[in-house]
This record gives sequence, C-alpha cells and structure tokens, in this order.
Amino acid sequence: MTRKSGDVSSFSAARSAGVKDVAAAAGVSLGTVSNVLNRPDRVSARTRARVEKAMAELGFVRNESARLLRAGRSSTLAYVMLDATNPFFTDVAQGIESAADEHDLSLFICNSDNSAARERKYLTRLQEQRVQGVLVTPVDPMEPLLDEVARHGTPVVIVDRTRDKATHCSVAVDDVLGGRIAVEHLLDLGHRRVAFVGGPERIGQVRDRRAGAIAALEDAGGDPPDLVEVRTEALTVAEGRGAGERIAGMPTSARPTAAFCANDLLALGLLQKCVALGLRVPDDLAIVGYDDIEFAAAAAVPLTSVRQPRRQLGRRATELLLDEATNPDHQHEQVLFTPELVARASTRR
Amino acid sequence: MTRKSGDVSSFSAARSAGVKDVAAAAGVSLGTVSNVLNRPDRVSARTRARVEKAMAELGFVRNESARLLRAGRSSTLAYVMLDATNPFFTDVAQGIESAADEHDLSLFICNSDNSAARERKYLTRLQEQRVQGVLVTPVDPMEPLLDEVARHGTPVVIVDRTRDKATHCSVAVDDVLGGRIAVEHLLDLGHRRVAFVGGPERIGQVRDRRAGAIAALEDAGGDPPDLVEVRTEALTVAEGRGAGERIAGMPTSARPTAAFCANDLLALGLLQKCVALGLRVPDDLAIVGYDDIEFAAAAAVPLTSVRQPRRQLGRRATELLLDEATNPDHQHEQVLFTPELVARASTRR
DNA sequence: GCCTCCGATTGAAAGGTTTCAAGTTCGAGC
DNA sequence: GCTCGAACTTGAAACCTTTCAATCGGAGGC
Repeated sequence: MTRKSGDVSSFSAARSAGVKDVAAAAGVSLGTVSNVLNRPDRVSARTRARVEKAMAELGFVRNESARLLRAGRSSTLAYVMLDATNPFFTDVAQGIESAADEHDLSLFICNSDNSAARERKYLTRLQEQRVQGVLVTPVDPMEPLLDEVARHGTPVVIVDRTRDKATHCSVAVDDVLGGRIAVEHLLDLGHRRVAFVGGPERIGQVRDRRAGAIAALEDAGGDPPDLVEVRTEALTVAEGRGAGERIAGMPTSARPTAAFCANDLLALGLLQKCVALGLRVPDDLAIVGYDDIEFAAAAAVPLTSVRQPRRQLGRRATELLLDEATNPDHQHEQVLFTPELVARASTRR
Repeated sequence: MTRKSGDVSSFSAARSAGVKDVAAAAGVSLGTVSNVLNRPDRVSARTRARVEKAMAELGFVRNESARLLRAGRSSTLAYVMLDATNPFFTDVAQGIESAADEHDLSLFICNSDNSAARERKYLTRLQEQRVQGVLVTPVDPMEPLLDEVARHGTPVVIVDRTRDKATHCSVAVDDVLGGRIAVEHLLDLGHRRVAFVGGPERIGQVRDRRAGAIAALEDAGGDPPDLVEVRTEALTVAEGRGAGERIAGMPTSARPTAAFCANDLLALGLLQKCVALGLRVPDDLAIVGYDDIEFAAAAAVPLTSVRQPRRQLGRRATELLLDEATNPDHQHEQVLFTPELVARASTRR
C-alpha cells in the first residue's frame, strides 16, 4: 500500500547560505562569523546576537568539508564492524560509542559483513575522509591495507583480534584461556566426552578456543582424542542447528555428553535443535557457549557461556586510539582481557 | 595483561602528498592527475601509468574534503538507528546497506540509542557533511529537526515510523494489522483471556499494536476488558522478565492463557521467566512476539511472532531516498508494508 | 588634549581537489 | 609542406571555511 503526497515541496530558492551570506546579512566580515562559530568569547555580545540571528534566518549550515579542508582532521571516529547482526559486536560498538561520546567525538559504524572487499572499501573511504582514527575488527588481521592506512597517518586499532607484529594497538580477549575454562568447567562436572563445535579453521578465535579446550583435556590427563570435533562453516545460528542434528544423530555410545561451542550463536542453534529432537539439556547434553550475549541468558534453557568484557573492549580500544591520535609519544600496546565463565542452567548438574 | 611495543613507528617524513605532489613527481599538470582519478579514459595509457606510479610511490590518498567541497555532495548515505542492539534494526540496516551497495554508495550507521540529543547531534553532523541523504528511525517522529534538515536540501526518509504530514518519505509496516493478526491467531486457538505486554505508551508502535489487538477482540464479540494489560517501561528482554514475574504471580483464575508482546525482546524475556517459574509454554501460557528476529526462531521453545519484512523495509527506504536525491520530480511517498504471522511452538495447541 | 593599550573586527591567504575553456601535439589527408 | 581535427594536456578559477597579522575605535592614564 502506497500513498503519494502531491504537495509541492516548498523549497526556498537559494541553494544554501555560506558564511559569506551570513556575514553580508549581519553586516560583518567573514572572520567575525567564523569567530562566532569557533571562538564566541572573542566576539562582543551584540555582534554575536546579530550574527546568530542572521544564521537562523538564512538557515546556515556549516560546510564540514571546507572546515575540514582547513583543519586537517575531523572529529569523527569509525568502527568497521565484522558482523552487525552479531550482538557481540554491537555491544563492543556501544562501548566505543560511550567512550567517543565522552570525548565529544561522533562514531560512524561501518559493516564489512565479513567481506574483505567491503572492509577495504570502507577503510579507504574513511582514510579519505581524514577521520581521527579507525577501529576495526578485520576479516583477516593480516590485511595489508591496515598497515597502509596507519602508515599514512590515520591511527588504526584492532579490536577483538591480535597480530604478531605490533604495528597497531590491539585489544582482545584471551581466547585460549576462554576455551580452557569452558572445558575445565565441563570436566569438573564429570563430563569426559566433550565436543568442540566450531569452524571454519581460518578464524583465529576458533583455533584459539579449541586450543584452550584441548589444553584443558590434556591437563586432565585425558587423551586429546576425547575431543569430538564438530566442524561448522560459519559461526551462525543456522550452523549451530546443523551441528545439533549431527550430534543428535550419533549413537548414544559415541555421542558426547557435553558440547563447547565457539560462540553463542552456534550454541543457541545447537540448543534449539537438541530440544526439538528430544535431547534434554543439560541431562543428555550440556552446552557451553562463548561471548555471553544477552540472548544466551534469555534462552529458555539459560546458556552457560564464557563472558568477554565487550563494552570494556570497546572502551579500551577507543582510549588507545585517542592516545595514538593525540600523543606524540604513543607506544603501540596489545591489551589482552581475561574471559570469565558464567554458569547457567545449560550445564547444571 | 598489557604489552608495550617499543619499536619506533617508522613514519615517513612528509605529512601527506596531494595531487600537486603527484603532478610534480609524474611531470604532468594538476588537471591530468585529476583526470587519471576521475576520467581515466581521457588520459593516454602512458601518462596514466606514470601518474599511477607516482601516486603509489608517494602514497597518495585522496582528500575527500577537498573533493566534496568542489563536488557539493558526497556519495555516502547514513542511517541513524534507534537501537543498535535490537536485531530488528540491524536487519533493516542490512537491507539499506545492500541497496546502497548496488548504487555504489557507502553507508554510515549512527546509533542514537534512543536519545533525542544524540539523534540531533548526528543529524546535524550528517547535514554538515553533505551526505546524499539520511535514513532515520527517529526517537520521536515529530522531531522538528527532521524537517529542518530536509528543508535545507538533505533528503530524509523515515524508517519504521510514520507521520501524519507528508513532509518526508516514510516506510513502515502496518502495526495495527500486525496486532490484529497476532490476537486473531490466539483467538483461533481458543484463547479468551489474552494479555498485551508492552510499553511505554509514548511509542507509536506500542499504541498501534495494542489497538490492533483490541480491534481483534472487539470483532470477536469479546469485551475489550478481556485484554489484560501488562505495562513495561521499555521494549527489552529485562522488562520482559519483569512482565513474566507479574503474570506468573497472578492467581490462576485471573491469569491470561496467552500473551501478545509488543516485540520479540519482551517475548523472549517473558518466555524465559515463565519457564523458570514453572509455567509451561504454550500449555499454561501461549506467547506471541513481534518482529520475528532470528533469536525468536532459535529459542528453545520457538516463538510465534509477527514478521516484518525488515530487509525490504531498508531496501525500499533507500530507493525512495535515492529518488528524492536524484529525481527533480520526486513525490513524497508513504509506503506501508503488510506483516505476516509466523506460527511456531510457543502457540502450538 | 595626546598617547597607549586593549579588545573587537577585518581582509587576505591558505587548504586540496575538480572543472572547463583554452592550448598543445601529432598524424592523416591533400 | 600545409591544414585540419582529434586526442591529450594545461592553468586558472571555484568550492567554503579558518586563521592570523593587521587595523580600528574607544577608554583610561598622564
């Protein structure tokens, strides 16, 4: 259903007023108008009032391009997000935003949606726009454009990923440790046949979380083969359902009694499918997720998960970015936060 | 845990090369460099190669401000989102993004986070940046700044809200109808005492969805009082849990047998709390949500919900925006999509 | 009444790109 | 060898704001 409105858009004639027009209307010089805008204290109250009136009447809108051209750098940050539909990243973004807000900066969020091409497009645009700095959760932390951008003077901070060489600041969470505490929790509960649900391999975090899981099993004296590998193509709810089907389809003797998922989306999909196929959670299958997104706690069987300090991640990254942008003695820093297990019903004994 | 890296950032000396430097290095004029950038076909292959080499060597980065200053308008759209953590809006954003992508435009996402002040800040910034246009889900559709911005020549399209006066294009979904089909579904299943969970009142959609619910009840011959009102302070999971506590606490004789929630976040919170308090879903309480976010289907008791064409919403809004930006005969249009019920286990008989 | 000083205001330059009319070069055709 | 036109290339203007040295006007001190 659609309705057209015929009313003539009552656009005023002139395209848009600039400082010049305002100056003319107020009977002052360009410089004075600029002063009203940028250093109001240097202008007498009377003049200021006159200029402000003129601005209002003409509907003056500052031209940021011209301002920037002179100023050199904008007061905007940008976060190039990996996946806007994953609540984990939107929480990180909130942390960034609140930190940016405190410094009177605006935040533009760009969504690469897991596409390296899109990520490059945005990085280039942002660089061209001379933003203060860019926070990015890269599709591939080795992307050379990241260095390129930083080298040309736009600070870049890597969020939730790490890199061997310290050419950027980065903020991440210890994923190996996270995998370890998840599996230790399951071992404590008496589970011996544990599945690791995750993939693809190329994602560093999947590798790290699995490595942690294996380390926990080894420490416990079990053979690593005790880890049942359930590979997924992506970290999505749909893939989690697929994993659920495969696990439910295993013969009881071989079926793991617990599953550790590389993230909560997988875990939620797994949980749903298991319940649908008649497996009881946690009795037949205990489940641990990762990220502790809001929906993990809100599931009908609340999900045990490994919590990452998402907001903190964003805040700290922003602070590092601003330091890099403003402090000439800036030293790159690799911050590693510690994850924490949140036990809920999905692993209750 | 933190690690400092002492390596000297090997910044090159010169701050940044401009067209002028490239021209000098390549031994051509400014105009030619600009042509290489904007109309490569007008430049001989040999010259182009030389210029491109110079650009690479100098690490030339186009200055978007200067370009814009001349061009007048950028090739960027922006979406001012109401709540980045609500999956509904991130899906809308994806629709916008894919439409923008097809037109070779970049999309910047800004999160007003339900704050009118923040919304105004972003609208002003975007206007100053001369973006092609702004899509916005406003905190308050009557916000005068929306008109202001549009009047000064930056097209504004309202997403997922409507307005009486047709001063903008808008794209929304028929919320009254949505409320109606949700409750009709419950009536069909034999429910007679139905709760409406939602609030606050000031949100237009809450009003509309309730109005639809009431209309359905009236049509069914029941008295409107059959609608049990459960007010919430916001449309969040936490508020949904609160509602669950209140409903579970009602004496069985007064307790509704079904609940229609103003959105899925409420419904998920409600579902969780009910399960935790021993109410069976759908036997003791059937639940219908609204939005059909991915997590509704992924809940352990999959949620019946009213689906809105989220991606479509974003796509259509973007098309309208681009028409307004490029077509001089543009007519404002109010598009209203039709919602659709998706029945799942939470209302299974 | 003159001089100094100070705050308020001015005017011109600068910032990097695009555009476009005007200029140059080169080769073909006569 | 000359003319003509096509294909390229050039140089200057324009975009709009900010900055800063210079100027102005008036108040206070002598």
